[in-house]
Amino acid sequence: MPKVGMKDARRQQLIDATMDSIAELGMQNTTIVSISKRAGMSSGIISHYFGGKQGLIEAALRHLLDLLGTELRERMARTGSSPAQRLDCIIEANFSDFQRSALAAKTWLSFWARSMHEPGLQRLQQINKARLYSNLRYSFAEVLPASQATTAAHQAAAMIDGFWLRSALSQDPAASFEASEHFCKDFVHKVLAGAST
Amino acid sequence: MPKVGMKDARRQQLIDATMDSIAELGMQNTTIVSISKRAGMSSGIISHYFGGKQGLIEAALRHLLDLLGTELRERMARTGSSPAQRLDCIIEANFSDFQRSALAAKTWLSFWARSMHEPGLQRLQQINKARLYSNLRYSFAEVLPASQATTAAHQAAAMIDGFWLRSALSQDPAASFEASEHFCKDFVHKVLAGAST
DNA sequence: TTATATTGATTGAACGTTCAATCAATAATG
DNA sequence: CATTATTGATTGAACGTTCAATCAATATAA
Repeated sequence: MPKVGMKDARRQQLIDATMDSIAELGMQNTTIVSISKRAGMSSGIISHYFGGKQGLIEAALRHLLDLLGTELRERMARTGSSPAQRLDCIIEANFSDFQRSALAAKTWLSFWARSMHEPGLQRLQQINKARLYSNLRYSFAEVLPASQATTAAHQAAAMIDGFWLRSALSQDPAASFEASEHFCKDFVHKVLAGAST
Repeated sequence: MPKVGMKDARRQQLIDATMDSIAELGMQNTTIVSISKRAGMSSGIISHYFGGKQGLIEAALRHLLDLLGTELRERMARTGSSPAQRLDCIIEANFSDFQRSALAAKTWLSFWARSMHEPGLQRLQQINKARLYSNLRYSFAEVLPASQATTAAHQAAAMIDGFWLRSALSQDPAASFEASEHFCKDFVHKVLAGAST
């Protein structure tokens, strides 16, 4: 029999190559050839492992969401339990080195746009959107009354997404992400400070 | 001679048809046939008036930016001159009926994603991004010290874009836009209230 | 007014290109 | 040897662009 355990390795290589291609060429110009070439494999392999280009695209998004979720979980385990610490942690996870890489940023934005017209991707985005809000809401609610926590969580979630979008499109993404993280924390801290007055 | 004055009318019809098609099918599935069919014209007319599909896409984005700019200017002329009034006005313009329509929202997001890999579109987006920040910054600076005004303007701009993005992808865009406008104003008002303490 | 000439807006078929998917052939493994 | 993994040439559909032909609207002439 052929080498065993290749399946997962090949799938991961193809997913990485997909993000490389999207980051470099854009979703528009990413083809099964541009992906398979980057992965050092042939075009036919994509249908073999993912059933087709569409399946690979969805798997790549799922992988990005997994990374984001894992990043958050690991950081949360390492941080303190105060609302301020946990909120900082959520922000940091959303602006972590990986997330702020041009590769992830461009891939992410491409998925966002495409998810408008593809139910499979849309469902994944909705889950992620809800997760960010829910995490923020939980920590705010430990300090603020319910309605204020809801407002703050919505505002913080939108601010994170907005900064993220603006940074991804920025001329200097690295510097922009850096500043964004600071601005988001500033907002959260002011909201928490206002709670005790 | 052929009917005169058709040029501008036809161009506008094609731009409208382009946004219809992008809203319905997505940028991905928008073709010169899907556009020209919606405009009730033949496929060749696009090259005749815009030099090609790419030219039409850019013209459509320029049109969206014009509408947003005009909307803002007209509202500004009608509103008071206090910073609070002007900031509210900026928010309202960004969440106006036209902007919040599914058609504009989906078209806008498609342009955002595409602009990452097309310099022509990217330039237009940068100008628009800078305009929103600059308008916000100007009004905040009338009440806040420079560095605080800068922070508030960045935060407000990101919040507007973020809410806009989340609403466009929402299951119920109309309700989401409505709430977003409220949340943005709430943020701005709290920032201004904090200035007098 | 009537008839003819002129204009350029508009059409749609043809063309070359690109792409995702397929599959017969081959390589590699146990 | 038997089995599976992998290749890459091939296919057919879909796309944007082009352009000769058509047509309606106007200008001009008689």
